[in-house]
Amino acid sequence: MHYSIEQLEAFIATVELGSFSAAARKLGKVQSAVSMAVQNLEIDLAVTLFDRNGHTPKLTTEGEALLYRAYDILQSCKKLSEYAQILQQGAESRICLAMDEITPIDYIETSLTAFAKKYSDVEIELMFVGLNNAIDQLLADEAVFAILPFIDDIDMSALLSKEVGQIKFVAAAWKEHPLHELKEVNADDLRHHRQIVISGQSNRRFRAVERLSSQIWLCNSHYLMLDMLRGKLGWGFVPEHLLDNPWEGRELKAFSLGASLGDFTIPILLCWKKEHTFGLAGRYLHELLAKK
Amino acid sequence: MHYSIEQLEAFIATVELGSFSAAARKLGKVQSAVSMAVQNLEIDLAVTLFDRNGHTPKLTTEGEALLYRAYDILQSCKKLSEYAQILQQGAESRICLAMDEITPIDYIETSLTAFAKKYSDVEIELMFVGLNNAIDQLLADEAVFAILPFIDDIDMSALLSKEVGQIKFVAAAWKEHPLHELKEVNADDLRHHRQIVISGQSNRRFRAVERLSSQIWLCNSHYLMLDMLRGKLGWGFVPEHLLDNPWEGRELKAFSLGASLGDFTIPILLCWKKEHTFGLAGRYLHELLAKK
DNA sequence: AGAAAGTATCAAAAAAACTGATGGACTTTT
DNA sequence: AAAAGTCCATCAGTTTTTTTGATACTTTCT
Repeated sequence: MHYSIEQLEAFIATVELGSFSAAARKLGKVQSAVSMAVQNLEIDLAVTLFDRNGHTPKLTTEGEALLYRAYDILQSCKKLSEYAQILQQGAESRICLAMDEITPIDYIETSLTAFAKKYSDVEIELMFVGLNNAIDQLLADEAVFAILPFIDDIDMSALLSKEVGQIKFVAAAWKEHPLHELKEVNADDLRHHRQIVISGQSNRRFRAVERLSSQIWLCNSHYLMLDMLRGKLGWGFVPEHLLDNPWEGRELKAFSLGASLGDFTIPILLCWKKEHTFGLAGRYLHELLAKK
Repeated sequence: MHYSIEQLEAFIATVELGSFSAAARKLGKVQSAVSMAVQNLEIDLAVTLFDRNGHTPKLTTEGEALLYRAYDILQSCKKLSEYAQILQQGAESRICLAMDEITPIDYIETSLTAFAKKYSDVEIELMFVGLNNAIDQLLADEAVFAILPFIDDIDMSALLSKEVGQIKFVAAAWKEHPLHELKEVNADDLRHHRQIVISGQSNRRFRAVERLSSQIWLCNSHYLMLDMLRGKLGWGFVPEHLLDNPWEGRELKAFSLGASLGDFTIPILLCWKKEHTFGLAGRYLHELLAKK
């Protein structure tokens, strides 16, 4: 494999323009340079690319077969250069996002689509993590963005953040839960049925309002919690958007809460490290994510 | 875009082997040549590929991002050379097969699979054609192989052929056709119901036995014929393998013919032009197709 | 027939790549 | 701790490759 990219360029230009002379003009070279380049390519590939009997070179069937592959290589080379340029301009080659598993993917979908359009070469690594691990990922430099519901016991001293949405939590249980028979569910009603609560290390996750029942079971993941609710183990506050998921008929249903109680919402934050300096792509993605 | 394939090779070898010296040994060059090549590549891409502070060069994140693409290009270049070599050895770049629409695809499936393994770069063009067009394609050099049922009025003087299988024709009609009520269908029974017959230009397609009924409708394609049968327009001789195709419940069914009548079979021929000189790939495909 | 545009080829010039040597830095061995 | 072994960047000189510009010939168009 001795041939060069310039030889491939000469080959392609000749095919596209129909003559060595025209190709030479396009490439800013002399006719003989192009002619030679193609000849050398032919020697290297040991294939006759053009039939030179006529006035202008005519692509042989072998040449045609090789043309598309040569073209592909050239395109790849151009892409490599472009990508290098983007990197050189200060774009990162990969951006890691840590998302709390609770966050609806919708929050980033459109941002990522838009991002992919402009920086299709920059890799995106998406991590769904439980509890406040998203912040940990950020602090450990495993991710540069975190998207997670706001929890009051987070240490935000090293971070900056922006609210990008809200998650509405509703009290829900399996369809046949006795509380569903009530026209209106109040705090006292909830107190007498087992509640499933998310519990992190701190045990103070989310607002105090969350612990309502006198009988509490704990788990450490929202998805686990959903499973427990489906398993008819109790009721719990769950993100509203997770209720929609059909699950083989084992559907969950929100209670109609009384006025005194009501559902509650928690802000979703986009967080990043104060000290982190973003590249081009990072700034663009930041802009997209924060637009919400 | 000024960089060369050799520079990419130097880059990749350095990454793979961990040092410029080792890469140089592998590439059969001097250390400084590799070092320079990589430096020039870095200048060209305007990206620092290696961190040279340590004892051995360490790939930067930018370098890593570009590595895979560079590797891809190199692979493509190698494939180009290989393909060129195959062409140079006398393989054709594309092989066209004309198949009569009636031929079951099974007849060539395994051959093509085997062929693809050995000559994955050689394009296959498959043409399904009606009536005896397969031969026409062959004579017009639009195809180098034809696979078709034998018809006695074909002029085979310029062709060679080999029988590669048989097609069994059965008399069939839609499921509720009155003849299905008979325990045994005989020539006289068939005569009194409308028959659908394939008709080419010559009107003598297939054996004389085919025209049985006194009431004949003609069509020029087997698939059209199937549609007519499904449309309850008559009965006809159809290739057995086409009966299996389920068609939204509008299924066809073969008659149980009496002993005097019986189904008939027609050989399937692989044909090619006497004068055509095959390349490497063509000979191999010929071998595979004729093995049946 | 003549002008215009194309091609292959060649020697000379320019550019690029390679070589081999050198000094300095880091690792491993002694 | 010193010595030996690797590794790297750099550089001047050499080799190789590419480009150039000129030339002679062919085809196409008018």
